[in-house]
Formats: sequence, structure tokens, C-alpha cells
Amino acid sequence: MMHDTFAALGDATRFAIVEKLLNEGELPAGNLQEVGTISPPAISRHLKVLREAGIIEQRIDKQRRMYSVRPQAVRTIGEWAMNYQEFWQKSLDRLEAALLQEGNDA
Amino acid sequence: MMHDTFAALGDATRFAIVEKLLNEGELPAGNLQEVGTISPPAISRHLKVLREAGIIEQRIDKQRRMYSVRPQAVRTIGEWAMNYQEFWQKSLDRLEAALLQEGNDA
DNA sequence: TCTTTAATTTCTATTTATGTTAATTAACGT
DNA sequence: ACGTTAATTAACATAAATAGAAATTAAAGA
Repeated sequence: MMHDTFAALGDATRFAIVEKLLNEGELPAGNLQEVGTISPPAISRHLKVLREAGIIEQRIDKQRRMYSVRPQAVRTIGEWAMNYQEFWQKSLDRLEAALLQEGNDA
Repeated sequence: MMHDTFAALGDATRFAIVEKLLNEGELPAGNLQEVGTISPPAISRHLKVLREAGIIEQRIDKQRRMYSVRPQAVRTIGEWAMNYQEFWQKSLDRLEAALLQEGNDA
């Protein structure tokens, strides 16, 4: 469900984790603590939420758990927005223009 | 902040409200109750959250409050995803392909 | 084997979010 | 003015999310 994806990204810490992974690529859980003043258990649980929402995935390397963003997750969000943009952008732009025009007239 | 936008869309009821507005255009608060079995006060507060997140806007028409999606909000989400897609999609695709190939080899 | 490192799960406390009922505000129609 | 409709705000109860400390699991390295 789309809203689970949004809910997972709706927390400031989780959003920061995802952005860090997007910018720096695959990282172990320990390195993700740098996103804020937060304990390892808290990070771990946030990672679980993101994983269950399908936004990140885990790879085990020795005693480290490596995390990375699932490309499909970002793509899905883009497609959701794009779906409405494609079909509605033009009419929305026309509506916006009309409202602006209306404002100018008044 | 981006994560406030996601947080607002992370609730099932609010997500349904936004989808209804995207599909049907501007609607009064009363009509948005149809998204589920929920009381008018609950809907009203969800609308407030969406409004404060900049996702919807309100227009007053007589005794009715008309709500609609702000085009820029959808665009912003699309652009966030697109920003990462544009810069990372190719390398991510390459990574995916490499992992698949690795899987085939094993 | 023993100690250290990495990360998670358990436990518990606290905060935040959500929902309902009741009361309030505001405008419409008679 | 009065009753009705539309929607919100207030008050309160409950559920869900988040956090840290402590305990647990698992592998690494001496």
C-alpha cells in the first residue's frame, strides 16, 4: 500500500536514514546512527520499519548488516506522483493560470 | 520539510482523502466523509493536517469549505523521487543487473 | 575460550496521533 | 428571529509510535 511507504518516510529520523543511504550508498547499521542523537536500538527499529515498508533492504556481511535503498521504492513514489502529474498537470496548470488571471482582474 | 509531506500522506484516511480530491477535483468537507466510516470532526482534523502540510488548500464558498489538492505538492513529491531517479537510476539499474547476473552465476 | 564489536530484541515509560461525543461558530432558508 | 445545515473546535479517552536501558544473539580476533 502506498500510504505505508509514505508513513515510513514520514518520520524525520527514517527520512534522514533514507537520504543518507541514497547519497552515500550501502552502509552498515552503525554508520546510520550519525543521522542524529539516537541510540542503536532506535536506529535498528527504524531500519525494520523501512525494511517492512519495502524501502530498504538488508544484506549480511560477516557481523555487519548492510542497508541500501531499494531502487523500486523510489521509482514507485515517482510513478505515483507522475501518474497524477501526467494526467492532471495540464488541467491543473490551466486552473492555476485561470485563478491567477482572476486575481489580476479583481 | 519533505518528511512532513510524507507524514501527512502516511495516514490511510488522509491518503484516501487526497486520492479522492485528485480523482474528483474540488470537494466540500462533507463529501470527503465518504472515504470511510469516520465522523465529521475526524475528517475536519485530517483536512487541517493536510492543509498545514501544504498538500491541500481551502476555499470558502458560502457555508461550505471547498478543498482541493495543491498542484505544487504533487509536483514536489515527483521531483523528490525524480531527483534521485535521474542521478541514481542508471547506477542502480547497473547494480541490479550485476546482482541478477551474480545470482545466475551462483 | 574469552573478550570485543555489531546489531537486535525485550522491557518499560512517555509522547504523539486518532477517534468519538458534545459544544460552538457561521451562514442559509423560511 | 428561528430552525437547519455545514463544519469546526473543545474535551476527553484510547491506541500507536518512539525512545532509552538492559539483556540477548552472533561473529571476530586475540
